[in-house]
Amino acid sequence: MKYNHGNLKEEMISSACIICEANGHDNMSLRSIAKEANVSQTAPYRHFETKESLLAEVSKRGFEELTDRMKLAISKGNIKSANDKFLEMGLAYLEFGLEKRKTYDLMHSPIIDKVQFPELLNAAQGAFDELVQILKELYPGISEDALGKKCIKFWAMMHGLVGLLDMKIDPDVGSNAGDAMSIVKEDFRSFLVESLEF
Amino acid sequence: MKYNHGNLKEEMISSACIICEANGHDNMSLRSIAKEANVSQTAPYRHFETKESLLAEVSKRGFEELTDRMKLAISKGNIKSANDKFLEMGLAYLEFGLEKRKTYDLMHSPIIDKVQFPELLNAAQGAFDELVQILKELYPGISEDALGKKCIKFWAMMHGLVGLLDMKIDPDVGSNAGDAMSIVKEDFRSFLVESLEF
DNA sequence: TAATAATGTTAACAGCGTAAACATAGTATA
DNA sequence: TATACTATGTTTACGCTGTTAACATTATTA
Repeated sequence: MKYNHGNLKEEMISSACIICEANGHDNMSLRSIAKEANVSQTAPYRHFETKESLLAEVSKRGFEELTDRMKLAISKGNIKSANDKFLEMGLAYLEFGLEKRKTYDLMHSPIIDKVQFPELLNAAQGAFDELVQILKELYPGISEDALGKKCIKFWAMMHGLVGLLDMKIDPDVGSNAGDAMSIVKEDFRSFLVESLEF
Repeated sequence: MKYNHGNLKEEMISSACIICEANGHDNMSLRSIAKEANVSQTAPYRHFETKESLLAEVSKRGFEELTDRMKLAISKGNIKSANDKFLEMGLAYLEFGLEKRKTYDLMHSPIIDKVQFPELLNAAQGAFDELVQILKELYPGISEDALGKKCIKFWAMMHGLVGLLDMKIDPDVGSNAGDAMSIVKEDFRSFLVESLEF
């Protein structure tokens, strides 16, 4: 067995991404990841100052994937109108949040102070910028104040939806209450269209 | 020093509430709270099966306070119209989320499985029910499906806003970008009114 | 080739959640 | 009132955690 792993940093990060999504970031230990990489339990400290900085890398990759997904969603050949792009982007965001739920949680967890990790901050900003661009297309000539508000509104709605959609609280709105959550899930597009008129 | 504390359960919970809001739920240890209560580190286990069940109590009190605040907000003497109630409730929700940010985080943290704590689930449902009631007033005669959607929409917006408002990502929407976040903060009421037309 | 930097190991520390065995106090029953 | 039982506390111990310090090896550079 060779003394130098050779690719430990990358292997730590990619393992962490997998374990984080599988077990959640608070059921993930540096030691176990190091063990899995056939390396001593303190070796990671040559590449990461703290556990938090490894988690920051995982979070960063999450934002990068989110950005990629949104970019991909609006670059499909059959998507033309700004309105369609907007819908596809919203759908991509929601799908990412639901498919990679535990990673999504990490990305929004207060245990990582984004200000301390400029690259992470940058990646998060990158995702937001995609949203800004699409809303600019959707509302050409809109004032910057109004645009900013629309961005916040849309992002808040998406972020809130991800949070709500796997909650255990039913919107029990009456005796014949339907499951409004599943309605949203099943026809997100129409929901989002309505949201534009909310 | 007497052998029996006499009020340990309550003291554990109220201490936990304070420490959780001060340090965040992941910088809170059972042992330290027990020590502070002048009790051995395993004494809490006579009252809580696990640390998670103590956190569930903290979370539950959070939802109770949120519900109380929303109820209070709409029962002010000068509030009359359903629309005003709606605005006041939204504001109350937002204020709670921002003032008790770390508790709010716990309340929405995946580390507590609400299904395992029926009373917590109930408290969370109680907060949601307040929202349902006010939207019923606001949209009399609305279908249940539509009401459910509106509930989700509004709640998602509120939840998303709390999440975004203390993020470090600027909605940098142009060269003369203003801070859209602070705009929302400063005039939440008008923002919410606009949201109804989003 | 020699010095230095990068990357690994081993040993150790304090803190954590939690379980088991035991001790004491308060309450209900005979 | 004496006795059993239950509730609530303590002590001790286990294995896990993040992290530091001191040391070892390999790679790079002067």
